[in-house]
Amino acid sequence: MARPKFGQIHSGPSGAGIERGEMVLPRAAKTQRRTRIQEQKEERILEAALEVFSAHGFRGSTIDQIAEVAGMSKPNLLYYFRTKEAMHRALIDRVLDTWLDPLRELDAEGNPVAEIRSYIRRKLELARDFPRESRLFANEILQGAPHIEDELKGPLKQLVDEKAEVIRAWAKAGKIAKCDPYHLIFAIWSTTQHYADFDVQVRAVLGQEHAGEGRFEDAARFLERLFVDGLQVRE
Amino acid sequence: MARPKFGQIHSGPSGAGIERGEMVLPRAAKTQRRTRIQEQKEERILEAALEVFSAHGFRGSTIDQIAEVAGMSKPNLLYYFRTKEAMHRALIDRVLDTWLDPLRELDAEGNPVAEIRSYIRRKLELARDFPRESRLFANEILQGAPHIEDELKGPLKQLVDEKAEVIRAWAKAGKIAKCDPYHLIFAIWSTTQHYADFDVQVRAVLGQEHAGEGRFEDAARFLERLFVDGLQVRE
DNA sequence: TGATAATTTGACCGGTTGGTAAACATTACA
DNA sequence: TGTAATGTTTACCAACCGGTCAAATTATCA
Repeated sequence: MARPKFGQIHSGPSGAGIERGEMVLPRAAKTQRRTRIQEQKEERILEAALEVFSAHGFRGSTIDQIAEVAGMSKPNLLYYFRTKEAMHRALIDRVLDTWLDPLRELDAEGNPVAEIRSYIRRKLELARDFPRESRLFANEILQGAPHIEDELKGPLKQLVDEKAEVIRAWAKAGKIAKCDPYHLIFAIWSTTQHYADFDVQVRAVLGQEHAGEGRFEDAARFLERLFVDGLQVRE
Repeated sequence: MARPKFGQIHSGPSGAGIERGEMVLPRAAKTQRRTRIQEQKEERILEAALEVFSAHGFRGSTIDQIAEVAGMSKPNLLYYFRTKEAMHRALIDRVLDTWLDPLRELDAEGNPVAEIRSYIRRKLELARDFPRESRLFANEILQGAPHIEDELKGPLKQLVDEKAEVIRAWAKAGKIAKCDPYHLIFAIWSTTQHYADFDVQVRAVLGQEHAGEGRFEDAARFLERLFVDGLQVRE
């Protein structure tokens, strides 16, 4: 009994030596390393949480819903994540990185038009293959980003600043048309994510006949052409 | 006593002869026409509801919040709108029309490039001047449009189909580049609404120095150029 | 195997939320 | 002015929701 055990005793944010980073771990982890069962369960919970949060937003989701989707009892979820917010937080942290990967890959040394073209394609593939992740962010930002303000002003802004500089350099070198790089990035974000975030509207407008995945092909063709032609230098 | 009065008696959706259309009206409206006080109060409520719903989504909003913003008591709100959903519904119905106005104004007889250019500008002005309305829709659609599916598949699709045909005709006549008109419309929607719906992100990325309204000017310049150059016929 | 730690569950709790009941106040109008 | 219709408020309720507790069950390993 060198330490008091802190099994279920965590009623309050000041848990006597419990550090912020450990919060995600189950409370009774004396062994320090995560067992296989922990990883599996946390995985299942986060998968379920993604399903629910992305569809209803943070406040619109209940722990019971997540528990049902995960096939576990509510207290069992709360054994792995102490609060609803901890689940959401873990989800955002995990997703943010992969969500920004396409922008990271924008290569200053590559051919500018080809780089932008494949950036668009990668973003569109993300929207097609991971719409829930996209909607998770959209929900969050739409409601004022109450949980991720720091990430936006920190790492996100930093990355965008960096890549904006790359684009500005391309423009200055005459390789693409002069344009505001920030608004170019916004335009690529919005047009591509639109197909994930506003999927219901897109489907409704396109109608039954375009119910398949063909709309992503059409969108890719249209967007690549729009941005390439719109940015090409002429005269 | 020809009719039973139905003051507060509406516990249940089958209100003995109460028609769908009347639901929005206060329950005791025997006079059929709306008094000035009714109009004023409903106006105040909808204004408050817009403020709250657009910021937190439907499930994230509470009647108490709306009541506080409106400066009324909760039961008083429920005197004018029988349920939270009725408020939301009335709000959507009212906003949908004005939100689609810019697209309606797209004139088949006008100069194609000029028409598209001013469509973009009008949409951007809407995003700047009515961001709450934009976010209200965004919230709704993001969460699967549970309340407005019919409007999307009906009036909205109809309008878009009509205008898509106009754009297609322009392309066929060689006045603009050949492109998928539906995805063009999606692209204009998404890029412009982005500045309302993702305002927090835009501000975070642009940083303090662009805190003013100047970003809308920059966006207008960028988008007009992007679409005009991207759609111009060349060769 | 047996003891200890890790996991799971049913019952429960306090606060919130959508909505109601009924009394009270005000307005419109004959 | 009187009275019926309209508008407003206080008190309240049942369902829901995030989270806790204690007890039960299962995995781990000396």
